[in-house]
Amino acid sequence: MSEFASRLIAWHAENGRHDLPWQNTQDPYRVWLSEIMLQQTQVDTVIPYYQRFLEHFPTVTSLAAAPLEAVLALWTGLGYYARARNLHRAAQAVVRAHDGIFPRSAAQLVELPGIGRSTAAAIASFCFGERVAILDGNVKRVLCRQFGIEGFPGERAVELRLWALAESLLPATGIEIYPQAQMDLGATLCTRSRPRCGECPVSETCVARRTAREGDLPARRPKKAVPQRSCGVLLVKAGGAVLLEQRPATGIWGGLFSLPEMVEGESGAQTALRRLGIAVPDCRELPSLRHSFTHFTLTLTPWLAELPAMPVMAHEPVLRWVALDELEKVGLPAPILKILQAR
DNA sequence: TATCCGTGGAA
DNA sequence: TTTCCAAGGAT
Repeated sequence: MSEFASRLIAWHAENGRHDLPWQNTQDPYRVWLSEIMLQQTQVDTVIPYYQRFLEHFPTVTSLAAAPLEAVLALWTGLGYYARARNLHRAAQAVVRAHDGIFPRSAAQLVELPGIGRSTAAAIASFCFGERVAILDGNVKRVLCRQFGIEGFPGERAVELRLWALAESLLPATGIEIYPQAQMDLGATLCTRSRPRCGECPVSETCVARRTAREGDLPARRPKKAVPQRSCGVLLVKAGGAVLLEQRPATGIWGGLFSLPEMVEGESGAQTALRRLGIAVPDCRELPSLRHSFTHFTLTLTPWLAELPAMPVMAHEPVLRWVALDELEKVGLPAPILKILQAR
């Protein structure tokens, strides 16, 4: 076994995290759900979502039987909604193709939608003891520092090298613990800023530590300009309900309900109302809000139209009146929910 | 293969 | 306020 792996496993016994909600179980459903929610998402953010999701869908069978809408509703605010759509599809695949029993190998798990190489390895090693390597953000950071790997880990060549390195370090025994030990080291000691090298079990062999480059490894993502976009949205209210429009199944906020979009301005609002088949009342502009995505910044300007009564509308599958006290039943983008909760 | 896909925490 | 990016995967 590599000295690196054995030191991490020994360190983990006393210093690892042992009480996260998805730990102390080998139920592949729970481990899978946690791994999906934790993709690109911080632990503290995931915890309440994970617990609420399990209360609604305690088993893969119950998840598979649920409407996608209910799944997206529980994902509101968590982001990367393709994860929820893939989660739902994968649950149905497990029920249909595997009789509701999760496949036990990483090779089979990776065939399920939303499960990539690292997530498959995490489930297979945690739940079934398969000797396969994970490579998440924590592991990348730890390996880049420990072995002095240059280059941005998002680059293909660097990532391939990291996968090979991660596999070469796998222990012969303790595979159920080793992935967790790596992640715990990255999350609690070998952090992005101000790593606590004084407490690290592998600091003596760490290239970054020896060369005082803890702050330079792993290499930063190359900078890119963030485009600015702006968009007007209609806030049509009648009684205690608001008119929502379901977004296309793919793309940003795919499958979520949002406020109908419009070109900005007073006349744009009235054009949009006519498109929706609503007699045009007075509209008034509300304060804009800015929302930051990873790859662009969006300025949303809501326009409020209050109707005396809910109009009877032509059959429009993507339009829906939703009571303001029932918003939790549909999936909503975070900034849209913010607008709706403000009034 | 580079880009797309959310949100909020931390510094 | 701005910058960076976190238990990544799909296309």
